[in-house]
Amino acid sequence: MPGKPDTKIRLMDGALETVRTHGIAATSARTIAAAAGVNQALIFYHFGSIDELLTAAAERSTAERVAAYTDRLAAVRSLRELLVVGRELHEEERALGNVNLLAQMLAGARNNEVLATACAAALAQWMAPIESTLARLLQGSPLEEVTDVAGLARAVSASFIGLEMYDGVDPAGAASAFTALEQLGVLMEIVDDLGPVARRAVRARITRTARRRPA
Amino acid sequence: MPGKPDTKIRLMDGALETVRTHGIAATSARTIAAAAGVNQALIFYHFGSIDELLTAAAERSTAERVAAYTDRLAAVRSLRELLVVGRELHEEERALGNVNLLAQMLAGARNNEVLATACAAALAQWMAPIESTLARLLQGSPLEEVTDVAGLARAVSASFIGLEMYDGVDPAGAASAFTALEQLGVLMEIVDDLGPVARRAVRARITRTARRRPA
DNA sequence: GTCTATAGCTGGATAGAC
DNA sequence: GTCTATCCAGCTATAGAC
Repeated sequence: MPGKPDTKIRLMDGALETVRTHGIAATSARTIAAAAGVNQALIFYHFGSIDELLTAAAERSTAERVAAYTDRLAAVRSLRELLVVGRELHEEERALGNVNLLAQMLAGARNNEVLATACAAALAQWMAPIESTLARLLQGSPLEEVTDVAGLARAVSASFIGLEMYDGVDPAGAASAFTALEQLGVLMEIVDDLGPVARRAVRARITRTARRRPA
Repeated sequence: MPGKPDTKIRLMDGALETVRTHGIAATSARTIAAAAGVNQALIFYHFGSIDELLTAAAERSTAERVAAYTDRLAAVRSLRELLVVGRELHEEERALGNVNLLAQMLAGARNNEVLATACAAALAQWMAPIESTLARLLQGSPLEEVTDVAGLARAVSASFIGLEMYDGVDPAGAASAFTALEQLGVLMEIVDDLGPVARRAVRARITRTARRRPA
């Protein structure tokens, strides 16, 4: 019977939709219930609190979205391909409103322990496949010298989140920023392709940097 | 008489302090008035609404902070120096809570036209001196080929904002992400130093990229 | 499981005394 | 300019009928 989906699922979908369209500050039991088309009291009956509803919804939605990319990431064979898949991933999630959703959740998480735990779990789910893909591709590249894969995966994700917030107040500026980030990706490709020349330059620079700022 | 500062100023300071420590979702006339140590009704007497108070406070605070860096940026003579000053700028503003403040304001701005305008103005104030510094330093570098200075300045700012949000739920992950971003800065230095070799590689890559994705 | 009704608070904003 | 008092909307959460 697909005509009347499970109330818990309607509430989880409604909760995420509310955060997406109204923002975390305007997300309340009443606005969620309206979006879900159910009675407000059912939130507390099924989930105990709004934060626990958001936690369950984020966990469920993230698992689904991450699963949609795991195979695609596993099939990637070069840094160039990864940049393409990464661009697609970003564009699809952005279009679905999921980047804004995460940004709003993170903003709320700053003063809410429950939301903070939920966000940390969601981000960890995203990081695992991205990180292992990056690690696989960078083996043997001169970039290995300057790249911590865990850090790079998180830096790219954080940048996308920041760009999304920038986009909310200055779409043109955000577009130019996105282009600039893509150019940094091209820069990585170039150094990757340069091979031994770049490897030597990188190594020399690291030594110099280490001397200037020990530890 | 420094013992009793102007009420409008107390309100502006209190408003920003409230957003910093309680988040945009918990920023209300009552919480702001408590932080400022003044009567709640005075917010509406002096500013008309909370959004207008936040707008005035952001404009005032941003002007002050940007002015503190304009001279330092003007004195920068190399990309390496810029990275150092950029690191200092980021660290100081982060320590003051201003990066989180901006992130919270941006989160609220998504569903609030007045806040969106205030944030756009604040970001524009920051971009002007950073952009002109970057433009000055990149003249003659091979990076000129892949770099739009306006976009790069916005990309770095957006990344810092995203990192701040990431930091709220996973400080260790955010630290590694920050290191990765710094390594991208080192990568830029390296290409900058490589000179003609890199310039040729960059140009070749741009031609190839343009062929694959025209326009 | 789902509903109505409501208790008890906090929110923005204003009126009017001083 | 600053205060108290207040209106009313919206909030979380629960009690209790169905």
